[in-house]
Amino acid sequence: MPELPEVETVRRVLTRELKGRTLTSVLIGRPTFYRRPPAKRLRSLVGKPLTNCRRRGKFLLLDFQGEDSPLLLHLGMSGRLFFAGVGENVAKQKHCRLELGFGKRRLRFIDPRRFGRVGCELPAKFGPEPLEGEFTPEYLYRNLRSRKTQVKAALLDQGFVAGIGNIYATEALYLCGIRPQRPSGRVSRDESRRLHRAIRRVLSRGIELGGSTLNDRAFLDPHGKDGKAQDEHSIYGRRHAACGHALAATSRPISGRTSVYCPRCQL
DNA sequence: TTAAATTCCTGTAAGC
DNA sequence: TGCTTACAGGAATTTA
Repeated sequence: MPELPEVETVRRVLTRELKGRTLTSVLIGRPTFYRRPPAKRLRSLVGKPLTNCRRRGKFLLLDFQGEDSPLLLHLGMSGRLFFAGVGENVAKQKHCRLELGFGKRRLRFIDPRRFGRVGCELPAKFGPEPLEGEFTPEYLYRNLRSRKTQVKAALLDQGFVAGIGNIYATEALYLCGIRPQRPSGRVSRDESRRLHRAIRRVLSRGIELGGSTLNDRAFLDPHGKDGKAQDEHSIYGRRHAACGHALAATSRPISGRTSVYCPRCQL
């Protein structure tokens, strides 16, 4: 599932391969996205150079010359961007929703589960980047205090902090010894500091390792390369946590996600 | 106003 | 072997 480290991995490849290149063609696949991509806007970008590729949370922002606002892409949960080989037929590509041509380079958006989006806008309430200065231990502490929800639900709320999904929330909570179902108001100042450090650690390590490629291989970079972050997961997708104890699952999902923890090490 | 539940979707895996 | 069912999850929308 693409979360911040996976999207950042994609962003880096796109920047390297496409920055400065001119968009030469747009093909919208069929069946299309659950939410229709803005065909008119996409076509209006043809002929314009891609000046920058940025990331905000789990969103990719493509800047084109002379455009006031970037084109936004969100990979949803099964979305992938990758480069098609020369001469590969787009019609034969399963689940291809969009193809952006940059001369001979063709970037395809493949999305079997159709949760991805193109040309959307950032949500009105959108939290700070967890790896940047605005996201401080104090910000984390104060906002956890003021909420009446479970700590993991807070971390998954993109309006609170941007870019964290189930994998990295699960990992960060394990590393700092907090149960996902703990009421967020009962996280102490000291624990907030530890949680803050754990979040930054799992996300930056995730980026260094090129993201997490799970068994379903839902995430691969645009060259089709696996990420390696899953090899260092302490708890997510494992039968036993790194501490050796058997995992427990919360009785109910949290924010719709299955939630596991170590009942011995997480309080 | 905030939080929880529901909805959108389909490939995969488990169970009979 | 072949069918059915449950499950995975990001975020918008709806309900409480």
